[in-house]
Amino acid sequence: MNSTNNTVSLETLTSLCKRRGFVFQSSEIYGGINGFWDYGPLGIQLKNNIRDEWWKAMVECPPLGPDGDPLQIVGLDSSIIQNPQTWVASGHVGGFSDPMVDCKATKNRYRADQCWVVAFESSEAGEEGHHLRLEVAVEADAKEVAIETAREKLSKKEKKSLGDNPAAVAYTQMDLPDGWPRLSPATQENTLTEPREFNLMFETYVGAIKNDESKAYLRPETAQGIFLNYKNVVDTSRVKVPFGIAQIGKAFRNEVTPRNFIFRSREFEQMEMEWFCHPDESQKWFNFWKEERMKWWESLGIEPENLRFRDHDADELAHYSNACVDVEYRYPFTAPDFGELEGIAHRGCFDLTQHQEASRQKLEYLEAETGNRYLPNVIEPASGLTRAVLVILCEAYREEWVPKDGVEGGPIAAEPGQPTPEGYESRVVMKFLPKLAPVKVAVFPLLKNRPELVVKAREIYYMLRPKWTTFYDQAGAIGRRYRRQDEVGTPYCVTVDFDSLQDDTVTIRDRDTMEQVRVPINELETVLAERLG
RNA sequence: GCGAGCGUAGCUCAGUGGUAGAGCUCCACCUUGCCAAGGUGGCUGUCGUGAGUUCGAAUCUCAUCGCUCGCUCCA
Repeated sequence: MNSTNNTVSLETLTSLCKRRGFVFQSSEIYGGINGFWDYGPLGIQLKNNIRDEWWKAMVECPPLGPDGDPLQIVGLDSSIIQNPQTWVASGHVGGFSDPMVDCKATKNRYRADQCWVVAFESSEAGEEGHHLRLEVAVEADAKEVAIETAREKLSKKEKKSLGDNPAAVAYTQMDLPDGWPRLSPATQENTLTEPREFNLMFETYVGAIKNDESKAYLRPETAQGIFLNYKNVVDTSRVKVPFGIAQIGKAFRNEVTPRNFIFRSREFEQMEMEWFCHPDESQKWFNFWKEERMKWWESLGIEPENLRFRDHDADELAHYSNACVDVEYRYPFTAPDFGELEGIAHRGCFDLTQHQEASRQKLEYLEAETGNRYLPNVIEPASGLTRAVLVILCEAYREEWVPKDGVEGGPIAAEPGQPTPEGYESRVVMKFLPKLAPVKVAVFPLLKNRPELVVKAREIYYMLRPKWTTFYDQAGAIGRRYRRQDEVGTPYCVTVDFDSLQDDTVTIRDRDTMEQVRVPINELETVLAERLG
């Protein structure tokens, strides 16, 4: 059963990726750098193939809408560094990042804006002076609760210093005096850290002068570049609501903890489409894109049972979002649970409203037929291209048992943890769909020490090369060459043998079944075209 | 950032104070009439990095960097 493949460990996968040139750790010769990855010769090929599939499905040949007409989606490539006001308007500067407070003793972590601080004076022996007591509460009346708790825990003298109307201030909003002990709610001791900003955005400076005026950010998402160009696109490309703008590009987040190979990295690539529609139709389009996106993932050959939707609860919605559903995949490191792959968000008119206000530019859409003006609502399917690469790698990886001479049948899925049975040997095969495979065809002479075979094989290689990514190999035994191609997921191998010299035929060997068919060389391109889709 | 574990060849790993190893991979030649691991030969390591202890450190100590897992966050 295909779906059992998710038992592949990330360790195994990482090692294969390095060995065969899919993914390397960035700056490896200098000891690496956490959260950054390089895509090797095969990795970039795979990534480009996924990228091209998305672009085709979104921009070049978008799906048919509910009325049967093709949707209107145009492409964009906006800059990575934008006017920094962009990120103030979008909410990324300011409220977006949550400062956190750690208790060094208990390892508890609190959101600083949920910590309420009560100041008091202490005159206990050995701890003369001012103290800050922190209470953690999330309810609406947290302030009052914090004050009450402080009253209960303090000594008489300390209570007195609180006064009749003590103030409780959120940890983030307070100008914290130096040297005042911060009492942890858990330990009653000075074990809390300062609130620490987990700023998601990378900062840089534009121009020669490095100061606050010149500070800019590497974009944490590609979406804002689309909103900034919304008016340009409407004015120049004759699109009418509903329509979409799609973009693929790098984004940067200074993640607290990059994890799980390329799953969460600090530099990654996004594929985002902003769908602009009338507010009254937004829910319909939200549902439409939800279904469409799932279909697209399945079209990449991902097992449906490894995919699922997960609706966001109201309390986990981002500040800009009215509704959000994730497409989730059963990653090896989450299995049997699932992890995020794509988010489809109903952003309402939040972004256009924000940018309209901040830029004082009119961003309303004028409906030609009715004369109505309105800010469109936005449905945003946003997925990670580099995360898609990981999913495709996980999904493609298989270990199989292959019958040796004299044993009937084809390859079968290996039982995890079991030794290879008598009469079989094991192989690793990457079962990419042909359209995603980094190399489509490999060409071999059966033997390399027969010049006639080599010459003919080279001819075939030259013939196929302009059409598909083709790999020529003559090193070692033929079986070894097949296995090498299995491990990088090449769907077909073409071999020139002694019959080829007589009748101008070659064999095509299928990666998945390992079966061979013999075809005339002059039909080779046609047959491969059929099989490669 | 905090806590725990780990870092030896391209990969997987052995080596607990005394001259750095194995298997696989890779390269060359031979062999090979279709599914890796037949023959011969060969390359690869400042044992993550730096400092310390020691006559002597892959091994002990400290620091640092990186990786993995948990807290946290997200495409």
